[in-house]
This record gives sequence, C-alpha cells and structure tokens, in this order.
Amino acid sequence: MAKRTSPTNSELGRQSEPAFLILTSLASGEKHGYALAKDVEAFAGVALGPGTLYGAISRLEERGLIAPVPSDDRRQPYQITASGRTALESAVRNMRALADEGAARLRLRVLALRPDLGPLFGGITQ
Amino acid sequence: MAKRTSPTNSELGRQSEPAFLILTSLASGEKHGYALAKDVEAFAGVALGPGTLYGAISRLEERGLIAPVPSDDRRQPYQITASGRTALESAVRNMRALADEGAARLRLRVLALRPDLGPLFGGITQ
DNA sequence: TTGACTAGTACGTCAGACGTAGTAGTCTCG
DNA sequence: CGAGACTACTACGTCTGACGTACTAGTCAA
Repeated sequence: MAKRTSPTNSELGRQSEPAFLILTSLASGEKHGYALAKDVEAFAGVALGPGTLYGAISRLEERGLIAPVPSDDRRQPYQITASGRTALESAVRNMRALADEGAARLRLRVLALRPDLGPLFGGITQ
Repeated sequence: MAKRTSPTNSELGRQSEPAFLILTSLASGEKHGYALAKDVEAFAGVALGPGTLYGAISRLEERGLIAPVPSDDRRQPYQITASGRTALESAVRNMRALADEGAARLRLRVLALRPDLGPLFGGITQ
C-alpha cells in the first residue's frame, strides 16, 4: 500500500521531525494521540497520519522523552518527561542556530551582489 | 555493512536535513563536495560522511535546487539555484517559526508551575 | 440506527541518512 | 623518487523512520 504520489510534499526532503512537533505539543500539557495530532496541525499546519503519529509516539516513549499518563479512558494520554524537555530545549537552540546561519548566508550573498543595499537592507532585514 | 552502534546520535531522530545544511553552505558561494563537507562541519558541527553528502547532493541536483558548475578540475563545484534559494528561505522561516513555538511552550509550562516567576522570568527569557 | 466524529491498531513501502571500502589524484618532504 | 598524508570521490549496503491505507471500535446527536 501507500503508493507515494509526490516524492516529497515540502521541497526539502521530509517534512522534518514529527518527534519535534509532538514534544512541542506536549510541552504545553499532556494530551492523548488524537488531540496531539489536532494541536500539531493547528500550530504547524502539518497533518500527521496515524502511522506517523503513533510510530513517533512509540519511539519517543522507548527513549524516555515522553511517558504515558495512567488513565481509565480508552484514550491514552502522554506527557513530556524531564529528559524530553531537555531534548526539546536543545533541539530548539539548535534549530535557531541553523536558521540564523541560513538567513545570514542568504543575506550575505545578496550584499555581495548589491553592496549598495548594504546598510539599508541590513537595517530592515528580519 | 554499516552496523549502527548507537540508535541515534542526537536525541531526536535523525540529525536533521543534510539537504538544509548543504543549501546553507552553498548560499554563501559555490563549493565542491569536499569543501562543502568541511564548511558544514565548521558551522554546524555535523560531519557528513560521503554517502550522506553525495547522496544529498544528487537529490538536490535532481530537484533543481543546486546545479553543477562547469569545471575542468576533477572536483565538481556546485552552486545554489534560484529555486534553491527560495526553498532555503522558506525552510529558514519555517524553522524559526517552529523553534519559536517550541520555546514559547517550554516557557509557558514553567510559568504555569511557578506563576510568581512570571514577569521577571518573562523579562530575562530568551 | 445511522452517520459523523473520535481514537487508535496494524501493516506495508520507500526515501534517505549513515557507514565502510575502495580508488585515484595531488602534494609535501626526507 | 617513493611513502605517506590529504583531497575528492564512487559504489554499495543497511536500517530507521516517515508516510499512507485499511480497518476496528467507542461515543454521541438527530
């Protein structure tokens, strides 16, 4: 099954880290799978299919980054653990650094081509 | 071959997007494969093996995000294309947004636990 | 009781990340 | 000038994890 129609939906490879999205969602409070998917879709615009979602959840649980919350419900809520928080924090820092580097290099090139734009462009950028 | 010793080096899945790193590197000027690997290692601290590096390069070339620069040398330089720049720009924006969301939610939870820290913490955060 | 929505399990495929080995050119330097 | 170090790849293989589809089952309203 699962005939992939387009090779990739975003232009750069995978749509990048369901795990990150799940941790981010759980960082603001415990949620069960379905609520999590809805939240992720709301803040990131990414619809995780069940395969992606529950697959990522299992892996995060195995690694101790999230943990199931005891519940009588048929729904299984999860919460982020202390090491999950730590991992998310460092992932956030890392992403920021990379995004900054990318932005800086994109700008650098523009300035090399149009040095006259330098100061002004530098002032209004980002 | 390639017995993986540790399941993952970074805690969250894959070390995230060689493609992004390559585009970022090429954004500041054309480079051949090896120079690219060195540059990436310098700015991101990520050592891309040849398999990862040239694999990612081929895919980026197929998708028209980078292009080979004619050369007599045995080394093959690559440059980023216009659509490569566009893709990188949107990837950067996307990463920033996600990082911000992650950071905001991490902070949110802290405030929920220690509301007394609110204003002060809000002031010195980030 | 039917249909819509919620919540998840189960399973399969495939891209792509990552490693290892091997090859070949270049450049010292004793 | 030959050995070693570094540069620059090619080729090949494995396994993770992202993603899709199909299916099951509970809940609730009309």
